[in-house]
Amino acid sequence: MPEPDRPLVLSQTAAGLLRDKILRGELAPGTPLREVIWAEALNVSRNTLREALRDLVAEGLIEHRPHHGATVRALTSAEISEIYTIRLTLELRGVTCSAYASKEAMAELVERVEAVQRAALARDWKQSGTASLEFHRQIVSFIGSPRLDELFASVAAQARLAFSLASDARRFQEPWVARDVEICSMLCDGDRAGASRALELYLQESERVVLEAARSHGLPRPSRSAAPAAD
Amino acid sequence: MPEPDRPLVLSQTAAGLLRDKILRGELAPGTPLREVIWAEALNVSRNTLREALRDLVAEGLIEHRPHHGATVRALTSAEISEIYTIRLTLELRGVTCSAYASKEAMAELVERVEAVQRAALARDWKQSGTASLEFHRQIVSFIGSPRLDELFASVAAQARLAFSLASDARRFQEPWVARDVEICSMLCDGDRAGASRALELYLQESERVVLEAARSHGLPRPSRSAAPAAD
DNA sequence: CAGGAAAATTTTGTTCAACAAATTATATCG
DNA sequence: CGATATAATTTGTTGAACAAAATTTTCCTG
Repeated sequence: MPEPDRPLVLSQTAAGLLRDKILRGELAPGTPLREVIWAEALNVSRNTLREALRDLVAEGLIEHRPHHGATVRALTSAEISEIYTIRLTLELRGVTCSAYASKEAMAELVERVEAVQRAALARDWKQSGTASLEFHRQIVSFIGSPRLDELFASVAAQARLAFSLASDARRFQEPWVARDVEICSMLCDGDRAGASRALELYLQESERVVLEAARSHGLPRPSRSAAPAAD
Repeated sequence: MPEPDRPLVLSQTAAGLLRDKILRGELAPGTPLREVIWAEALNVSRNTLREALRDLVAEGLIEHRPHHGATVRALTSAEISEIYTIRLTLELRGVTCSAYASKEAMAELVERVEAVQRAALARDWKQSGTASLEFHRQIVSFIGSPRLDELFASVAAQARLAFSLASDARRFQEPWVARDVEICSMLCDGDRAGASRALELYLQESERVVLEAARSHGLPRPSRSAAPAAD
């Protein structure tokens, strides 16, 4: 018997393709997404593409100004700061709620921090960054709210968007591994106050680094029409 | 000179009309929103209505299952509980951040709790409920994140949706007034630990009451086609 | 009469062509 | 050169159309 939830809808498929391209960094922030061009590129009608764009706007990956069209979202430094404000809110609460976390959930947490270590050992910094986000995601999941989980996922996606390419550099990822491990062990020991402090410092420094990278990389690249590469 | 941001877009106007009807309780949870019917009722094309529906889905006011269409969102008790989980997360963090709130922001807080008292004195329980939510909204705003403000607004809208009509009863609103006042004065005194405790109890009890109301009122009313009243 | 297959109907998903309105680019004139 | 009128793009919206999926009705059979 097939899964109960499978009715693929074209507009969501199209949204998925666009989402991938954006998160993969193929579409620089600020790039305009012209309706006719992308409808053609994704092989859907303009109406369907517009519905896909609306979904991506809701996810915060693209912006939309009436009569100006959609553009890949370019985060201002204020918005980058907000990302860390949100992360702090969610993760601190997650730490508090870890008091009532199940055995399995805590095991999963350890699992994920080990994945971070493995990736770091292999010098795979891209993977290390992804794994680290998964670790923090697990902390948030202790709250037990799917909607907050989703918010974290969205915020994490935008964070990646902020330093799209430059994030696979070693100095961008290496310093955090040990701190993830430390936070994890504190949580396992039930030292939630210590974990909270460590987490707050962690996020403060991370914000500083990302803001710096964003500033040097320059925020508003003009970026012209951006023809979608043929598949 | 007119405002710089005014380009009203029809799909958003339509979404606004629908949103009002839903929050006003004119459309019971579970009511299906048939595309042709409502396109006609709101005087827009079906395509435009679909874009409006997509916005309301993103806001969490309606659900949408592929090939089944949109329905006014009917919250399960699990989802109602989640609303309070989210409120707790946001409001507790707001209390913490109140340490760095500006003089004006604190004055605004007092302003709003006074509005709650005024409405209660006037026995306007509907207004009292609205004002109370505005008070708690102000607490969340101490965090300083527009996106979290928006999340709270969305969650509050859904909470209202949960006990649409029955909420203007006296016993539904009266007990909370004094507690809002207490929390406010604690915050003004800088007693954030006390405010946190009070807030947690407040939300726990509120959740209990709303869950009870939802259970008695019955969750999934069938509710047939629901012809939109002529304007 | 129950039960269920088959057909008819409804409703959603998607496309296409068209056009008005707003924006952006271009050319024209002082 | 700068302001302005004109043309070219691009978005917003519509209406009709049709395929696919879901719902309802019909009808047959045990």
